[in-house]
Amino acid sequence: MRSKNEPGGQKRSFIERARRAQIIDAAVRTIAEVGYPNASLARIARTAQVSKGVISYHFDGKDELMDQVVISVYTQIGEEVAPRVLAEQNMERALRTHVRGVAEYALAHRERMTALSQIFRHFRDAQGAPRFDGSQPEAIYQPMEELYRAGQRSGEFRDFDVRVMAVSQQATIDAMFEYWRTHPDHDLLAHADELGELLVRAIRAP
Amino acid sequence: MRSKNEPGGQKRSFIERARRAQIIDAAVRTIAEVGYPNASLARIARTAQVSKGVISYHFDGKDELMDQVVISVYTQIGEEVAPRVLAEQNMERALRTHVRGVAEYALAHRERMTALSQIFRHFRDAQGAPRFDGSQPEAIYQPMEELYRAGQRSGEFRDFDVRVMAVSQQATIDAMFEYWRTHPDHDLLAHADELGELLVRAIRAP
DNA sequence: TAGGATTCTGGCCATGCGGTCAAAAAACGA
DNA sequence: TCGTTTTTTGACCGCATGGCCAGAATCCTA
Repeated sequence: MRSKNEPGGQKRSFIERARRAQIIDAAVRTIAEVGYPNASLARIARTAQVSKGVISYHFDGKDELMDQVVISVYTQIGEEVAPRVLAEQNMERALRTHVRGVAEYALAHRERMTALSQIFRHFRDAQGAPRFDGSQPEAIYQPMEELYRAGQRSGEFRDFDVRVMAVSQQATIDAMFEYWRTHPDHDLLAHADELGELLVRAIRAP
Repeated sequence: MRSKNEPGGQKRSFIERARRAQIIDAAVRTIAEVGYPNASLARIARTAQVSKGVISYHFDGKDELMDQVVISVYTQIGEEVAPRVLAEQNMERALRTHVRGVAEYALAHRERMTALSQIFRHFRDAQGAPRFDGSQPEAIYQPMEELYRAGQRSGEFRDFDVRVMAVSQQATIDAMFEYWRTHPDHDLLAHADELGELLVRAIRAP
């Protein structure tokens, strides 16, 4: 049982890394299919075609598995979208590209985005505080706030409260995916472009 | 056991209406305190200082209880906020007043707003579809879309997609309360005013 | 190939859930 | 007052959950 994520990180065996990846993938597909509240360990294990104990063996518990799912998907989104955002010449285009980029990612990896969205919405600690939402504000809002501030410095954006804007933007993007999930025929890219327009107008100078 | 909400609505006895109100209130307080996922019938019953069977006796089940909580809070919000919104002379002010109004309601009835917000976020049917979110779009988005269209007709608002805007506005308001719930020292009214500014700028002409 | 380390299985545990029920209690009406 | 109806209780049901573990299977290396 080497799966403790302790600082003294032992390297994982090949088979262990493969199993973890397989289980994470099964978790993604299960959550996307039946929703977070119905995605029990037993159901995830069945999707992965392994015994339930395997999950407990490779992960510290359901919480760590969910953490890994989020990290996995979030990292992939960052790798696909961040370069495009950074390549833009001005902050307004960067903002639009960000929204457009995550929507395109969602179209290409529907299950992964659905799972991420579900975990964000439902995964709470025992006290009911969200595990990934605003509770560690820095982690999730800081990149966006950096972008806003850059735009404010350059004069492209007016002087607005970056925290309120970051919370709002995150919420509108989440809502876009939730709406898309419950209305699969909804035109996601059109929604994304329209949302980009809304967001830009909300904050651009003057 | 007269609590069936059948069309042939028998009138409820005084004591039954009182008990239902008491239980709804206990549900509100329990959800606000421990979050929707931890608000079991047993816990709500303990809060109400009645036996668990009483809830089953007066309500068809947990779902009906949640429905009643939503109806109760939602109705009250409507009564307090709608008149103020309708009294405004133009659509831009109406929009700001709406956001400001619900924030003021939340400050005055923190537990009720928290409970409503929690139910919106977590209450799903067995298929994972939200019970109050966008699934019955008309119910929740239509009033807002009406307001948008009125503003578009009057020329105050530009030509934007009212559905995208309605989904986004609802999401930003929910996020405001969720952020406030996890950051109790957050200045809710300032957030509301700032959000009003964002929303107005997003859609006003040209 | 032998033997230790790693991985997997399948059943088991305690817990909590929503819901039900017979019987007790309370309220009501004649 | 007494019989009926309404309401409440507390135990109980079946089920699902996350987690645990002894033993079996497999893998790896000496």
